[in-house]
Amino acid sequence: MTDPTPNDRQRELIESTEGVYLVDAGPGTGKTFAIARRYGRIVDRPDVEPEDVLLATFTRSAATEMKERIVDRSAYGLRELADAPIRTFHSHCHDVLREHGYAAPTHLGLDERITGSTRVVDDELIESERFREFFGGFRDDHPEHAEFYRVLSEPGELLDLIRELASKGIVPTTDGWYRDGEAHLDGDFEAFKERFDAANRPRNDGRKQSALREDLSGFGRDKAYLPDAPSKSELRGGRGTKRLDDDVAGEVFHEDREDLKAFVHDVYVEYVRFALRRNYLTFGFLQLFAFVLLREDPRVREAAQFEYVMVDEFQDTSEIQFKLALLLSGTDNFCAVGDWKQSIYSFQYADVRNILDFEERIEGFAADLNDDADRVSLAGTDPTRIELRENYRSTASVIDLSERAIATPAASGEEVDAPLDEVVELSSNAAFDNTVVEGIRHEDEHEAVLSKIQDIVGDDDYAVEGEDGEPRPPEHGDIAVFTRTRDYGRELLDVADEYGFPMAYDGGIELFRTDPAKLLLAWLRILESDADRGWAVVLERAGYAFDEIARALETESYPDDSVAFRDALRELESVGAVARRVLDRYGFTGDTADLLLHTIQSMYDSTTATRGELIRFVERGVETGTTVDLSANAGDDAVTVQTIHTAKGLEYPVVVMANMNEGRFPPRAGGSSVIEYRDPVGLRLRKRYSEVRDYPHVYDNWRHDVLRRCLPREYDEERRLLYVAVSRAENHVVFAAGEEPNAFLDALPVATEETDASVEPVDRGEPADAELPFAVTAPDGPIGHTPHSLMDESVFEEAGERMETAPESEPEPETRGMDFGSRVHDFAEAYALGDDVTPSNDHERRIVAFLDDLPGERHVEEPVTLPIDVDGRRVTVSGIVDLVHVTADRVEIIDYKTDSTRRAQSEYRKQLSVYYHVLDEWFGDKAVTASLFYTTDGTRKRIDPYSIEELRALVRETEARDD
DNA sequence: GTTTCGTCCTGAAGC
DNA sequence: AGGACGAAAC
Repeated sequence: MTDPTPNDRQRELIESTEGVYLVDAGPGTGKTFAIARRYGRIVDRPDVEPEDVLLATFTRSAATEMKERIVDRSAYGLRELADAPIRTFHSHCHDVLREHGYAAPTHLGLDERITGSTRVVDDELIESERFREFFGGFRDDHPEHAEFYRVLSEPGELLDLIRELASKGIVPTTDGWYRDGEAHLDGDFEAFKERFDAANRPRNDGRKQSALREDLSGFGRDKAYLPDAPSKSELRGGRGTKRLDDDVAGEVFHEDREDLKAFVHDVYVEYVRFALRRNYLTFGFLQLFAFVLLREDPRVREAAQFEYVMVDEFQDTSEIQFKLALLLSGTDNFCAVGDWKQSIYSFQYADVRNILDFEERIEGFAADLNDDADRVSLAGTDPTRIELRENYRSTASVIDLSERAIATPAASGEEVDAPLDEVVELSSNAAFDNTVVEGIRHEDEHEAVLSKIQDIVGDDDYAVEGEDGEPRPPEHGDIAVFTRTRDYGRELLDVADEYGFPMAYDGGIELFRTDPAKLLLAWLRILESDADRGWAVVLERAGYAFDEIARALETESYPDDSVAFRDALRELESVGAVARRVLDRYGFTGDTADLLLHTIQSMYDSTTATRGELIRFVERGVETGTTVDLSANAGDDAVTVQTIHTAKGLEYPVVVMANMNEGRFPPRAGGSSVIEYRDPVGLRLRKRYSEVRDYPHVYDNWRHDVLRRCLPREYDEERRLLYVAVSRAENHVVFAAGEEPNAFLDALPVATEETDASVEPVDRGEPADAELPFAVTAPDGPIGHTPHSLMDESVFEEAGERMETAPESEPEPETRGMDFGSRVHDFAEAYALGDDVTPSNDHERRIVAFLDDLPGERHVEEPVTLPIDVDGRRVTVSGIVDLVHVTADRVEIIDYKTDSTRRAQSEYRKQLSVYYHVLDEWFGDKAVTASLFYTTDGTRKRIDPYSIEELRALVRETEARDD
């Protein structure tokens, strides 16, 4: 694809080896080629060796590819480059620590050491488990932070926060914060004030209220604030007011956060200590210690610095990685190559500002690093920008489409401004431009996609570039389907499988959570011990209803043919053979089944695992959602399905961008944790714990509700994701949507048409035997069939509890811990329902006292009206209902919110509330969703639109329809 | 035209 | 839970 003779811009990059460069390398511009040539040019000099040049990448595969390309372009062979520092940031940090890191923790005041036996935990789920364990102990040792434990819903939130702080170089020491870390936690009022003012400017020449005031129109709705909060009208002023008071900025920003900082500090530093004592480091800590070490120890820094530093995919760097790269530069020969438009890894803490504000940041960071010593020699250098402008991949039409994509509003009314003048226009080098860009829409989206692909294959209107540069009709292998989510890809694959359609998934899949894996595990358990957890799954798969399964398990009487199958399996020698037979039985063919077989077999072959060990191996895979790489076989003529993230860096003649549906591109959540760090407001707490009249409460933090609305919340990353997807295409782009196309698709210059969804079944010679292995009897009971797979641990256990008697409420310690909300809820609900529950601790006695104290009836006698939604088998009751009990023949409203809470926000503060969490409880096959909200305020008013009688009728109707 | 109210909707990607 | 959007109220 790439011409071996560099174009002018590439040559500029290749030849400019001295000084600071920022290279804007858009898609298809031959970036890897140019970097490889540049590297070759540097190391081919007699006085420079590969160990003098750091080339940092983000993935191991990128590093490997880079090495291979360099071998093609330099005098060095692969063997000579084996140990060359062409590697990921993480592995380089690991190297630095291995060599010099022994005493790195002392710079934070820690006595622990990093030793040769310190391991890197590279599995995030294992890290979560360890953190959970750590936090349990921490909580016991630090009762002084109780107010924070009570508002956290789970420890994972804290781990996320720690990771985020680490990615920004905010590090605790034993007695405070490293360097200027605390200033970051406090935030920057001036910077915040600017954002506040921008958001608070009235629009339309003062005729229209500010965006901030409008955003706050729902202030306090469905929330409870502490009494110091202003009322909605105090905050916003009366009707006709155009903006908030200027004082509000200071009021919301300045808040006593000493306790919060102390809490986060203690958790953070103790967790670092815990990891070191357990002799492990996480990805985040690897970078953190390398950063501190390089900054503090001049001797190490000198030894570790390079003459030349190049960073690939610079748009994916985090703040600490930028700083690490600077610390590793012994000279000012620094080259960052990237494309801001392809920054789609913010969840890995990539900070797109590293590349957008490169000049400011490099200056600022270098000055920071040099605050009290000469550490990096990049300060004061003026970076040169190089823009690669020739695209060797796509037609002009595709390039044009991608540039429109990066400027397309993701929601109606969204204004795209940010850095669009930074888009470097690319020119196309394609041999011809016959590009088709179209949108298809059909409610059976999966079928529509497959059907469209069948039309495209072999059609000259969709010609692609052949080996000889001449147009030829497309084949399956020329086409890729991109999705945002793995789930969608799996669904599409399943549908493709039904039709025998040649389609292959590329990327990580949660192998052990697929149906084939679950069924295999079930049969292994049956073989091992006739386990209920095995039979339950097998019977459910066979179509038995929940209550029938319960009966079968109880009496241990199973369908004859299943018993026969089990006995046949028992005869088999190897686990591989068992797996094969099980997969055959259910007609599982194709890649997923193959991968499972392969994974099982290689595990069983390479070790001397027993069947029991294999079971635990698979169980662990289910629990942790272990992903296994499934790669599309390049030899097959099949359509590739992958997520946009895995597609980054690849190219295809025809790209189908699937799942362009409403709601698929939500704006980045404005922080969903209770404790969060945001620029420029620092560390913040969203909910706080307090007691009112001795009753436990969790309150929302009103300041936070205002603050967060001043911070940017844009669809930028989603737009970039779309850009990445479109720019993979060489010739044609097809967008596909189901019922309702999303705003992106609406706004793009793409004609979207209703298409048909008739897929031609493909006969591939091996018809899948999809018939059930034995007769299924319809369940006669109206309830009892759960749509969840019983494989789900929690569902299974819950089912067990339902089948037998309810578990005794076990005594628990006083209000403490993460599950506060749900425990309140569970107990309160049971008590309110009149179940025979006895309070077993102070906490529960409080709840009882509280409920007994409620004025009025707990069971509502008068007709109540409420909004409900009956959608298929699911009955959702929401809104004002707090607690309902739905059974097959009746619905009881136990308690409900008052209308006044919506209108009179100030009432909230007078109400005593045990308030929290969503109730999502299964009653037979009906899910009832409601939030729990008790009030001591006696006012209860009616709300439309359905009466309880109508609700009952609807429930009966749904049941009749289901039967 | 601007503001407020009411209802609907959905929940992520992978080093 | 909280954003988006359309309808109703000002």
